[in-house]
Amino acid sequence: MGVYEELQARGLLAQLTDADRIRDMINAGKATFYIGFDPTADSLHVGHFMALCLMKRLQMAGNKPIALLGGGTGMVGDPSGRTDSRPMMTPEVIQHNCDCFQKQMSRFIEFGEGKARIVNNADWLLDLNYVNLLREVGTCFSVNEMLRAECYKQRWEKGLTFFEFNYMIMQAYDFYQLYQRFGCQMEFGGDDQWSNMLAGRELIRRKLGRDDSEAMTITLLTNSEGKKMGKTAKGAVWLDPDKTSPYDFYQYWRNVGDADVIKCMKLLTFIPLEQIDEYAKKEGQALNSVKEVLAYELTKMVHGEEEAKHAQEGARKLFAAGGADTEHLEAVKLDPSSFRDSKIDLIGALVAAKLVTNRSEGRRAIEQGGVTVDEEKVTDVHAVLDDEKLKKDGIVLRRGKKKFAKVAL
RNA sequence: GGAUGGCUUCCCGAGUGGCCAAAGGGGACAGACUGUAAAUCUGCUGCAAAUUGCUUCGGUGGUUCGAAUCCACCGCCAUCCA
Repeated sequence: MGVYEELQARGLLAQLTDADRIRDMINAGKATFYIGFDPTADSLHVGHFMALCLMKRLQMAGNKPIALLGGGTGMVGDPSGRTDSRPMMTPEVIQHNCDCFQKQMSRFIEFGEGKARIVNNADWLLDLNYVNLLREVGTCFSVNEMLRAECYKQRWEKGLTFFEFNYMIMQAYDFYQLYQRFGCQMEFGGDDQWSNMLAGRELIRRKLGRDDSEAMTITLLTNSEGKKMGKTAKGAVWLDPDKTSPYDFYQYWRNVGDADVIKCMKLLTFIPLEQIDEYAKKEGQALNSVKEVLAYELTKMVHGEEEAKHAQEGARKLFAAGGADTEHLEAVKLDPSSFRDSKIDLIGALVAAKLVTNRSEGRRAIEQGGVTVDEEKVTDVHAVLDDEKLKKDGIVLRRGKKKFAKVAL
């Protein structure tokens, strides 16, 4: 089975310009391809992770990856599939984000001589001359055609500025540049990039008269309800341990819906397909063990084996053994002087332990029976914690089922 | 440049002088049921020293005993005309 067939069997492939040609090239390990990453934040997220895995899979098959950092395109921001415009970022922030991306990517992909290459489109986009660009590539794009592109549909209602409208041209220009500089014939990316990728292919055809560039997109990670995965109410699931802790990262995957476990495993992990087929036979409660495997594998890939073990052990203790590992829980030191009359009241302690964001929320949690103090449910909002106990062993506060904290003096 | 419509709480969206911390829905959070899942049901969702007080409806100023609501100016967005 070639890498192409593997990708196909995992359900990664979405749209391809010329499936036969792409298959032959990547299976033979002869392709030089690129994937672009716009530095929209100071950490990669799960969507990027899928793209990195694609890179890795193809690299293992002998192909040459180019990771393109969008130092130039990030100055504009891709409007594809969005309903609102992105906030504009300062050049400093973009540079910082690029640095963060590069660092994180290096954990997955080997860069260097004869290996993968990393480039930044700021190198050729920022110095472009407006009028020259218009003459050089502006003539190759039909506005009519661009407007028909699927990726702008969602912006139709809210409006689109000329500024953002140009994004497609910049990305097309990237492909054109990489084609010439590195003989890069293929652009891969998320399925939302399809229009942009086709534009690049078109530019190469028109400017260079070459018909041998290809584009391929991979499926966006969606759950069984069609919603994008990798997002929580608090935002994206980040790969940076400081933004999403390894434990939270683990928990995210441990808690995926039943219908999504196998899909995630196929799309995100390197677990062999035969093995996944075995897991797929499980149903109902037995799926929990499969979810553990998924969560462990992903945490291991992103944060390393140590962290994955920690996360798994912590989670098992918390849920399976019926109680948190409160022994080793690090206590939050309370400062009595920041409390009224130096009395440590429960609400204040909840806030200090960051189990709630403000006192109102703490009050609500208590009223609704969601708070326990050393495993005893407390419903009195005026409850005060025992000083002696705080000084001695500390007190374990629990909010809801999954959130714990220990407080002490 | 002209005309019209709009900007409300995390999001969508109702509210056209007091009964408004602001309907309804979504999301989030908590409880019940469970498998750390899903579905369902219940509660809850501005802040606080909490039968009360304080701050909020794009911004600034004004009218009024009283303004999300009326007026003026400014900003932003959309649609149509040029």
